[in-house]
Order: sequence, then C-alpha cells, then structure tokens
Amino acid sequence: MLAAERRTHLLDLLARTGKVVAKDVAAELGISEDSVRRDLRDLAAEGLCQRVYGGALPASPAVVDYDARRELGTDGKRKVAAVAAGLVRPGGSVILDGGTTALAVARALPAELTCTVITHSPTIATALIEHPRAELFLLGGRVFKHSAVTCGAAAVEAAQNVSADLCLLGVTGVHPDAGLTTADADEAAMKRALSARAAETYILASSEKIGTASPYRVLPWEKVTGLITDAGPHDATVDRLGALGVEVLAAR
Amino acid sequence: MLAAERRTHLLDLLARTGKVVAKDVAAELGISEDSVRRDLRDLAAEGLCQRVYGGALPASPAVVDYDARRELGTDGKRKVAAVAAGLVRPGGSVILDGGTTALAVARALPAELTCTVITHSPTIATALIEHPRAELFLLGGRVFKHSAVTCGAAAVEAAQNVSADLCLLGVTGVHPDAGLTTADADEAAMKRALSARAAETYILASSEKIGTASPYRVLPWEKVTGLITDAGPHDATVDRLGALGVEVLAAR
DNA sequence: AAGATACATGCAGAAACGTGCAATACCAGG
DNA sequence: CCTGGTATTGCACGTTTCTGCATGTATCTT
Repeated sequence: MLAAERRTHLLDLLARTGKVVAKDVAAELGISEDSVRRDLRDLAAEGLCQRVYGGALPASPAVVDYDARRELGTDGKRKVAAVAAGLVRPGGSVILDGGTTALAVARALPAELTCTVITHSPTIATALIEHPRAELFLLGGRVFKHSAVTCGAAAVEAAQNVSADLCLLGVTGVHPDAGLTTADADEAAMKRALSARAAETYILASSEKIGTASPYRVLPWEKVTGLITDAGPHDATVDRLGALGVEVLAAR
Repeated sequence: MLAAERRTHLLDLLARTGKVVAKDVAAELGISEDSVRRDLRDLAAEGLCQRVYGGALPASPAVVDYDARRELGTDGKRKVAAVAAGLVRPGGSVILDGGTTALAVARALPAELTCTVITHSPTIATALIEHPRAELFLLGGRVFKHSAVTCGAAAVEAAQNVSADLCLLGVTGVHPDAGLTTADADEAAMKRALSARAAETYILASSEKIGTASPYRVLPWEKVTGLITDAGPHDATVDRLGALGVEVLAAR
C-alpha cells in the first residue's frame, strides 16, 4: 500500500460516503491508526478535508469530490502548491498567477498567514475572499476567457503599479531548450510583466508539464529564481535544468 | 457516529423540520440526551441555533440560509435580475456592480447575447467566464472582502478608463429621504465612479431593500435613470419615489 | 404548590490525539 | 554489492477530548 494510494483512498471514501472514521480505515487497510491520522492531518492542511475528532469530513460538504478534485487536479499539483505556499513569508507579498496550480496554491495558504496577494485571476481572488487574513489586490483588464485571467495592455499597465517579494507563475510547458512556454502571446506578456514586479520568481510545474513546450516563450531561465516540481529527483529534464543552474525545489 | 457528524445531523434536522427535540434525537441516534444537549449548547454558542427548553429552534432565518441566500437570492432578486438583463442591448456595454443581485443579473444574461460587461467584482467575472459571447473587462484594485468587489483609489482610477451604455448598481438601502445608500464609504465612492462612466444608471432594488437606509449615500436621485424593483405597485415608498420623478421598472 | 421533566455540573472511564523514538524500507552513490 | 542518508511506519507515552452517569438545581405542567 503506497502512501499516495492511501491518500487517494481516503479522499475517495470521503467523497463517496461523506465521512472517514480513522479506526475503521486502519482496520480495513491493515495499517495503524497513526498513519491514517497522519494522512488526514496532511489532507486537512491542504484543505481537502475537515479534520474532526475520530476521523474527517469533507472540506465543504459535497464539493470535495466534484470540484476540488477536478479543479485542484493531480496529486502532484497539490504537492507543488503546498511547497509554493510555504515560500510566502508572514507579512510578505506574493504575485499569484492564474491557472489550476496557482488556485491550489491559494487554497494551500494557511488560514493564519497574514500576507498580501496580488493576482490577475478573478477565480483566485474569489477563492481568497474566504481567507481571513490575506490582503487582496486584483489586477484589472480584459478577461482572457480561456485561462480566466486578465490580459492585454490594461492588465500589463496595472501590473506596473505593484511590487512584491515573490511571484509564483504557472506555465504550460517546461523544456530545457524551449524554456518556459505558454499557449497565448498576451498571456506570456502578462506573465513577464508579473515576474518583473517581484524580487523572486518561482515556476509552478507539476510533473505533467515537464519536458513539454507551447508556442510562446514566457521567460528566459536567467529571470527565474527557481522551479517547484514534483517530478522525480532524477528526471532527465529536471537534471538538465539543474545543470543549467536552475534551482529546483522538490515537492514530494 | 462522529461527534461532528452528529452536529451536522442536528443542523440538518433543524433546517428541514424547523425544530429539534433533544429526547427524540437521543433515541433516534442511540446516544444519551446529555450529548445532544451538549451539542445544542455548542451550536447555540456559535449562533447556529436557538436553544429552548426541550430542544432547539433554528437561529434567525437570515443566518440559517446564509449560503442559499448568497447563491440563489430571493425570488424577488431573480425577477429584478431578469428585467435588468433585458435592458442590455445586443452589442451594447454594461457596467455591472457587485453583490448578489448583480450576480443574478450576470446569470440572467441570455447565452446568445453579444455584449461587453465591465465589472469590479471577481465573483461576477468568474460567473461570466462561462458565458459564450460576453466580452469581459475587470476593474482592478484592492479587494474589499466584505462585498467581494474592488474598491479604493486604484479601482476608481481604473473606472475612469471605461465607458458604457448602461450601469446596473446594487445598493443596500433605498429610501425616499436618505436616498440610495450602502454600508461602506469606499464602496459608495466606487459606485459613484461606475455610474459616472455610463450613459444610463439603473438601481437594482429587490423589495427587502425598499424603505431601508445604510450609513453612506451613493447617488442623488437626479443621477439615476430608474429603479428596478419587485416591490408591490402601490408600495408607499415606491409611490413616494414615483412622485419624486424616479422612473420605476416593475419586476413581477 | 407539587410532581415531572429538563438542565448544568462534576466526575471517571474510554477513546482519540500528538509527539518522540526506534525499526524498517528505500534510494543514490561509491 | 555495500553503505550512508532519508523517509516512512508502528509503538509507547503522556495529554486532551468525549461520553454517560450521578447529583443537585431550574423550569414547566397541572
């Protein structure tokens, strides 16, 4: 029984039956209650369930399975998001890109973390309205529907008026030769504008992005502080990136 | 039976049947009355129910259906929203305020309607991303969490760069003497800025808003083209507004 | 006013919890 | 193949939380 397998099983159980009893699962899978508790604690920390005495309940009733799993996507995205969220310092500011991985980061921000989040994604803004302590700044502009973010001249101009410690960018492709790429030219320009307004830029790249490329170049490697990925530590592509001098943060 | 599950069950019972009898629930779930009483006490402490001798009653209806209200809104809101959506001309542009009524307007926009929607609400932007033909422009700025809209200097400035045929504004109070009011000063200023950028301004006022007032004045009646409401045709407040020369669109 | 019912409180046993620790499994590098 | 380091797991321990019962008090009903 793999750890990831266990976690999937827990989420599945949660979605199907609406609850998880630590004791029962431990007996069913033949593992200790401690492991189950540890898993539930981790899942709760990522906002995927609500920890209660004796087990766990779905995070928001009936939403976990339907939206969260589809929107949050793969286990890899969650891991990447957790590491990325950890880069945000208390009292610090972060520019958060759009996309599903960035949304996962927003959901992974600890509730007690006081910080400023700047984003061009209405989806992420909406998600963070629930956050008790995050100060939110939304970059306006024409909404590019395909990615659900604002883009274009107005959005780039709006970005010129903000600054942050950290910028977390999602991309659609990470390739040693092609670099960081995305599917739309305007979007690529917007990502460049965002990155330029932060002291440090990290790329959110769950493993399915690694080794692929899209038409439009976002940033050269020199402008990137590091890459956050859940790809194996000896993935060929990641190795080549490491050789290029890119800092790689492992999310595992 | 998890403790948290029990509490959910109690709230559910409360919402469905309108009351909870401690003795009955204890028998039904096979637990002691003490536990039920403890749960009810805790729920009451959180304002989720009202403790009475022998059991509990729902808290104020406003609290109970907090979610439902946010999502769907009253029947009146839907009617108002339908009329408001009808004001948007094909190919035209509309500035859409935030709030639940405006959200209902966004949802009421016909799928085949080609138009431009300008909004300062990430919630509404998110809702309209699904719309096949609406061009979307989001006004950025600091996000005022209570209302889930952008406000403040940056947002007002962003508004200066747009224009539209129509502005649909929500308010929290509509009163013949106090005028159109809302609960926050920044929000009021933002609504003024939006209204100033459109040729016509209509107020979305479902009946529960009529006759009430909040601290901050939004607009004088002269700046308003009309009021859209589902309040009865011979409502005293609406009559007085009509006498003041305000155009009233009946939503029924 | 009196009996019945519901309630709050204190208490004790049981269950669940978090943490530190050691054993084990796993993996990369030599 | 071996070795050192890391991550995972189960166990032991002390702590916290929950639950049902007993007791005394408050509230309702007749």
